Amino acid sequence: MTKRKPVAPAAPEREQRPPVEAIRAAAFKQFAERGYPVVTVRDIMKACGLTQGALYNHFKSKDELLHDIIASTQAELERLCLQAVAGAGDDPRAKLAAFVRVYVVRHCRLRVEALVANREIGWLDAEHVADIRRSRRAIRDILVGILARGVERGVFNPPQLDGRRDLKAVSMALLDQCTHVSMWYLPGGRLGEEQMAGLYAEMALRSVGAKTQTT
Amino acid sequence: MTKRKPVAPAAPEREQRPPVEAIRAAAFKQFAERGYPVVTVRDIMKACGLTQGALYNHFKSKDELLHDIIASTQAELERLCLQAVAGAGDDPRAKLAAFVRVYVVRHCRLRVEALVANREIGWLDAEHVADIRRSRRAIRDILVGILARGVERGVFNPPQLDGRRDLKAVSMALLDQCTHVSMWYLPGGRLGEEQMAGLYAEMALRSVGAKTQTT
DNA sequence: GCACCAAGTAAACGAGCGTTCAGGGGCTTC
DNA sequence: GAAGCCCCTGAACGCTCGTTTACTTGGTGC
Repeated sequence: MTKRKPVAPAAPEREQRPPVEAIRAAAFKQFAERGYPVVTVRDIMKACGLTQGALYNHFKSKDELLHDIIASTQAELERLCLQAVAGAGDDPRAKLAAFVRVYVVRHCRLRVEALVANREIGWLDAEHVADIRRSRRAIRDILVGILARGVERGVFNPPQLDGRRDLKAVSMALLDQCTHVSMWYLPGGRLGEEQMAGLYAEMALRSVGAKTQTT
Repeated sequence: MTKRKPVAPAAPEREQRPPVEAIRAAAFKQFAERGYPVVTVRDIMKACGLTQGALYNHFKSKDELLHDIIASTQAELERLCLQAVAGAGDDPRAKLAAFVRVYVVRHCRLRVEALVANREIGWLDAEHVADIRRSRRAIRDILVGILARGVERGVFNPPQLDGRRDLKAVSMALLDQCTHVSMWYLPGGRLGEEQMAGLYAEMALRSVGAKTQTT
């Protein structure tokens, strides 16, 4: 993981990981462990066996590298959520469960990536950050949509206060809960990813007052 | 917590905020807005109308300043939680509701402080961070205790998987949910602090399968 | 009046940052 | 074998950081 091939790769038959991918991976790991502002360009490149200057053959700046990493993670998450919901039939309860399961499994499995995407977003400049926030809102709105449909059909009964419901607040609460699994979940513990997903799906269904069904 | 009044307070009639408090407040604000590593000592001191060097009359280092801030916030939170639970009678449902209400109200009202305490902890060095983590575990264990008592008495029925319960995981899920209100709640919105607290308490009770009662 | 001392200033320190750039190897293409 | 292109190196740039230092100030106790 330190020095790789300082001068010449000598082009062996088996493909080495291209440098741009090595940089992405090294940056991911270090941002996750220590945080964007304290990880230096020198750190990242040393981990790839390159020198600092080489970064700028692949990325315009350190900021662009971070955005590249976060944006790809976020886009993949959005894609997975949409896919899970679309493939879960018509019942809002099934849709909600599928959404939560996918979301939690993803945040257990790709803890590092999730952690970076959620913690380091603040270091991006304005235009880069807007891009990410749009995707987050989109994911929240998927959830709001599911809840709204469930309320319409009478299978959900989320808490109301003063006779008013706030599906956005409920959605944010559920998402916060699921997102931050990545902050403390450790693989190999008592509960596996799938069990965590099951636990969270059950809690979500209960929270929104889902009428029991033969799931 | 550092130097207070070593010889004489000089006691003028109208109290000015002592500089050490002004520094704390300015640091709080700026850490919250921009994050510990990018806020400079110069920034903090300029906000107090002082020069950089003056910081070191009150704190040993920038790191110690952060720890001072986080530790006092965290200690106050722990105290509030204990007090809320102790004053909520004997029913685990009432205890859980009281805990969540206090926790959520606190995280709505002191968003800035909560945000710093939760986001910037990673910049502390090892011994400082251990101190904070102990307090967090203590808070989690209050919650675990409430749930355990509730299960014993048959008033809670948290989700189980493969016949096993994991009260720690459930507690972490509830805490994550409540903690991160501070990341998006804005005062003056549709829901006030008390209403948020009510919403979250209701969701928590539902999540753990509380038997309905005449609250 | 005078020594004392906390608390402030202003300048300087060395280190480390992100970024740039001239130079130079090893490909591929003629 | 010459040309052109990637991609790298290694030194340097200008800047800012946290911290230290020497010095000044103003209130207090004897």
